[in-house]
Amino acid sequence: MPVVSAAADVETTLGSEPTLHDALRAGLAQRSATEPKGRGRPRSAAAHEAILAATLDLLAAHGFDGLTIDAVAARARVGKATVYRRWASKFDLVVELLQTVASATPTPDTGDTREDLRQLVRNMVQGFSHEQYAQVLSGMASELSRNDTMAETFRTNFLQPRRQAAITILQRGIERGDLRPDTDVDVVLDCLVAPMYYRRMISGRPITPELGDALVDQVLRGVLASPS
Amino acid sequence: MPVVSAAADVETTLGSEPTLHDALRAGLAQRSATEPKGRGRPRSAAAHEAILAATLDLLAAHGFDGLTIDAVAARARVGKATVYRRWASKFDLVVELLQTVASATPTPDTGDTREDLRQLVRNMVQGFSHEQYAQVLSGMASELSRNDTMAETFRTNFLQPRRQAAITILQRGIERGDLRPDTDVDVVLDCLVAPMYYRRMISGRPITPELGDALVDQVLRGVLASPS
DNA sequence: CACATCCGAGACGGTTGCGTTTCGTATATA
DNA sequence: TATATACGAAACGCAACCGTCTCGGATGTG
Repeated sequence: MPVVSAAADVETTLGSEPTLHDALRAGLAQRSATEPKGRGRPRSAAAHEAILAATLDLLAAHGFDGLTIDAVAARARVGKATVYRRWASKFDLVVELLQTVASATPTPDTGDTREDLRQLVRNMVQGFSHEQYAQVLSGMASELSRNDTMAETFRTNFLQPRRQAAITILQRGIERGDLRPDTDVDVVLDCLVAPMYYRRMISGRPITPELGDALVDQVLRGVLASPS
Repeated sequence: MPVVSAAADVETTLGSEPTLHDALRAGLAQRSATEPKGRGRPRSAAAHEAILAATLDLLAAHGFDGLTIDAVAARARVGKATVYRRWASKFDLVVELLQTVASATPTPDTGDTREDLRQLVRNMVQGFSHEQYAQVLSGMASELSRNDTMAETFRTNFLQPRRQAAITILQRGIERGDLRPDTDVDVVLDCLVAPMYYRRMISGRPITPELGDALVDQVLRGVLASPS
């Protein structure tokens, strides 16, 4: 393989959806405050970002198992030592990536429960329509069920904020009288959210905005011909 | 590592739930008809089964990526040549495993749609409560989103039969007048099935029989306070 | 019995990734 | 300016797996 185009095979997402890279840059800007200020040459922020960006691309392309430090360093045009100086393992590297890239989710509040849920689910649909976003999630799945620390990190940094937004909407709906007071929030949440993961990772069926609206409608009114 | 206990680290499921191994044996018995009957020593059926059984254990323990032919041969107490004589790659090996182990799902038919769905979902809950079953699914997730042929095989042999059973129940319910005629079968199906995959592979929340019943109830009647 | 094929075991060379180390150079502080 | 640290690049020895091949022996068919 020619050295020049070593990174070319990963460019499947070239120029289409930079979303996760944007989130990465934003996350880095936010936590840039912590500078220890030692004596010699300071660590390069550019290298730091390049490494995380390369990790993101390769994680999406090859999954967690397929991710290698060699490839990360090569893609980031950085020496391996520069990677190991900051992270002890690819595990630590991915953990920091997740923490940096996971952004807070806004909680819709339109006054109408159905509309709030629609916006929430549409946001998720949009996320899953970004190839890289969906690929990262799929690529992490095996690892989550095998590595408790990774699962914990993923759930705390990524899942929990999104989950909280949904819970807030549902509880508001209950208080407001839109939803039945005996609503099982956990189950409703699963019905709204799980199908998108399922389609992406298991069944392969399409994830469209129409699916999002259909899920909300389905969850709200059920399918009984004569509701009891 | 001592040679004697080379397989000891995989024995997490020891003595608890032999279900998938049973299904494997049953599947092998079913398709044992095809014997080409050549001239020299015939291939050992025992070795064949031992290899598939070892593949199953290691796939559950380490995922598709972590599966190696070396380990399969060692665990099956078989020479590597014996593996390669039958399968060209670990891909082919796993494909045959899936085809052999995927059993047909019975379609409940009690006359009551709610009860049919309950039984269907309870069956799935029971499946997911077998550690090995759930681990195999998780371990395949990354591969499914990256390998179209594997995804195709998995969906045809494993997913489709189960999906068909659920569709049958829902359509019977519609014809019978239990369910609304405009019921979106795909969406209902996702709401019933996806949460179990999601809990197992993503959120880590528990999968209990109560969850199964709650899902059916939720899907049937929705959560609106005043159904339109 | 002769022969073909398979058996388990393991050696083989090749490749990949690991984590460390060395090189000459660049960039900060004191 | 002297010193300390980081930089990119690449070589190192090590280990795991790959897929092939060889070995002596086992087990069928004709």
